[in-house]
Amino acid sequence: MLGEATIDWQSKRREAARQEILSAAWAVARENGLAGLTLREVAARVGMRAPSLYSHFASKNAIYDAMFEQAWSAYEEWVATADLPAHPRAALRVRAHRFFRFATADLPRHQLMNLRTIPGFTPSPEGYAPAVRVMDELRAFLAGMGVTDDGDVDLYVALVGGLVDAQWANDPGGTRYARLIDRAVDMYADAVHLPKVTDDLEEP
Amino acid sequence: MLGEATIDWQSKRREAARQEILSAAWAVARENGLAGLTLREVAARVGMRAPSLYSHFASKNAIYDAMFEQAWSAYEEWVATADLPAHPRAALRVRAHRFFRFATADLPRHQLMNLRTIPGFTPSPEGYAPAVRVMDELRAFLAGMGVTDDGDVDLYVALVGGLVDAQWANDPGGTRYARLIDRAVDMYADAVHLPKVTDDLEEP
DNA sequence: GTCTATAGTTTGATAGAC
DNA sequence: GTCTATCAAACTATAGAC
Repeated sequence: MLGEATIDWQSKRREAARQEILSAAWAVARENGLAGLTLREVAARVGMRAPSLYSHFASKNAIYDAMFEQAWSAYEEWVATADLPAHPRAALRVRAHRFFRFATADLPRHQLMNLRTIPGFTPSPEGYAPAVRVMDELRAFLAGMGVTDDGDVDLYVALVGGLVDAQWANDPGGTRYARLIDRAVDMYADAVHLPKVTDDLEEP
Repeated sequence: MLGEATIDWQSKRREAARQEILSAAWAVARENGLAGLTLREVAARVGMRAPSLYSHFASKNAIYDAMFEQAWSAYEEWVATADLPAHPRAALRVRAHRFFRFATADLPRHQLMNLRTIPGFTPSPEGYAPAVRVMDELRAFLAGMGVTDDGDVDLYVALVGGLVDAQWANDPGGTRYARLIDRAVDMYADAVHLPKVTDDLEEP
């Protein structure tokens, strides 16, 4: 009776191989650009030949897809591990900093997650799932502080995303736009009428 | 004595050929993506073979460079042709709409101008010149309405750019973020203390 | 200035032995 | 599951005839 155990062991090996390939793919993307990813290069880094990758991924785009899912899952986790201050404005600041830091830490990852850099690539529904979860969670988070209007949610997304893209475009590796996060969040908080930090949260 | 006239005629032909090639390059980029640009395809559209392009451009990146310059020059002109309302807030709105409309009209153009989509490509100083002029003009424009702080200028750039990128990422071809421009500009105007529209501009 | 010819790579993907 | 071998195609760029 070793059938089940063998299957389990095999599927673990398979999963480990997949992860190793994806890890190599990230490294290649970071060095040669997201569009500069090649199967040969990825395979070489895991001690394989290019055709062997097809035992683990159906195509090059399937690798992009897995990377997309991985990136959004990583962000989901990164957001979840933040412990947020009780005050809405302060919490919003922390979240904005979290997103900014994640999105400015890795250009190909940011391009894959948020920009349309690869001409043919569109994420599959499964690959897209974590991104949807993140957006749902953000909506719930903002609703928790009284921001329920869809336009207000979109405005927050655009505002923080704009800081990220401006950072990459005009000062990559610097802090020129990172320094504006608090100012931007406060501006937004005023616009959607979040209570000031000096206000008492318990009393109306 | 036909030397000068001949030279003039020849240089005009040359310039016309360059423009035709660039025009074809834009068409290819729009169809196959910015990174999907190929010399063969561009050449075919102007009735040439790929090697003939090297009589007009030194390399593929030289074509990207000319496109970059052309895009920013086109935006420079597009901004200049706007006639702006006298009131600062209204003028700022019009400018934001102008940028948004330009940047959401053509994805490869936007990617070339504002994102780092092509792994190896960096614009030359000459290609970059119109972009610098545009930023200088924006700074002067904002200074004219009392916004002189560098951070405030950067915040405006990030805010409007963020709406553009969110539009491309989450609702390409739609109006979901276009509808937020006025709200965003007003939010910004409040933050930098521009006078309200109802205020009298002549009196302090 | 445009052509043919071609060099010299590189690519994603498949077939079939082991 | 990984390999070798290979395909079919595409790429940028150069050389040299016309």
